[in-house]
Amino acid sequence: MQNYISKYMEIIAKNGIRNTKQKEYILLELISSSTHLTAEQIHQRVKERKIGLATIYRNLKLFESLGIVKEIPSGGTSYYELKLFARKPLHIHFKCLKCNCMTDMDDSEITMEYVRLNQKVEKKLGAEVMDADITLLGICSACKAKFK
Amino acid sequence: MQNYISKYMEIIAKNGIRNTKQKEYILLELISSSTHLTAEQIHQRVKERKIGLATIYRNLKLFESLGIVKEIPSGGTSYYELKLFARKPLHIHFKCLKCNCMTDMDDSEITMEYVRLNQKVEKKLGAEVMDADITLLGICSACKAKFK
DNA sequence: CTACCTGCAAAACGTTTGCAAGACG
DNA sequence: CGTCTTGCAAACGTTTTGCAGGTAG
Repeated sequence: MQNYISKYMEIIAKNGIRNTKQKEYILLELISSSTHLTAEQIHQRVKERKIGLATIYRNLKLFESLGIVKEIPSGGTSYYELKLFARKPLHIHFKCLKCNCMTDMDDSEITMEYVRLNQKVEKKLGAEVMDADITLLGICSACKAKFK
Repeated sequence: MQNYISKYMEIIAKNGIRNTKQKEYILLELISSSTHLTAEQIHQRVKERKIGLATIYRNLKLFESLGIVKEIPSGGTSYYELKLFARKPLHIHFKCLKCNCMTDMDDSEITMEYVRLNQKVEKKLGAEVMDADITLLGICSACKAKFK
């Protein structure tokens, strides 16, 4: 965990960008969260440490330009997930229609199927496909239990 | 084409909602367009007939609740596509990073692969998966030619 | 007729930007 | 120290809402 942070900080330093505690706090929230977070959700979790929402947006955008973070737009807002050092370089997102939480679909068979799909598309269009946003919409297990 | 409009109007009437020329114009634009449209793009195409932007948003939301239209959020705005009577009930979107146009990926092999993916997920999670947003990002053929 | 629908303008929402003060290296 | 980064507030673009007038059934 602390290990990850130092790797991210190294990348940041290597690009001539200053390491600040604000950047560290944001990255820590993304590392420790089991779900993907919106800028507002990150703000809720760090605002007691007097960090402005604008700083969070600025750094998320910065992290994205460095390839550290990926933005996932969904339903009027964006969720952010770590891209570098993530176990799953390409994967499928699952968004709950009840609680709006955004998580990864963790299933090797499904990811395999997705990789096949991506290969087909890349073969078909050449190098033109740069990225993919795949989000499945439904009810998460926590909400399923809650509303039963 | 006129055939489609009457089918949509029938659904609208069946739900106790009034058929207006504003609703018809919006649906006609969605039917005749080769790409998926934003609310603003629809407004550009019908505003000479004195239709307010708010009416377009209101009706798109209404159409969505009736299952006629699907919203595809991408990059700060939303695109809308017809869902009912569409040739492709489940398909993949392609968004061009140069011109921001949003189209359907029209390839039976790829769609097949997607259906397989969906089946795997549904089998895994049961009936919890209600919908999927799949958008591939890249450069469309028109832009590819233009910038070469 | 009456309830629903519309246009307009104002408000709300998420995100970005300008600027002076602060902190990293 | 110089310059990059921050917090705050204002600005921005998209979407929603309140309200008075208009229109479908």
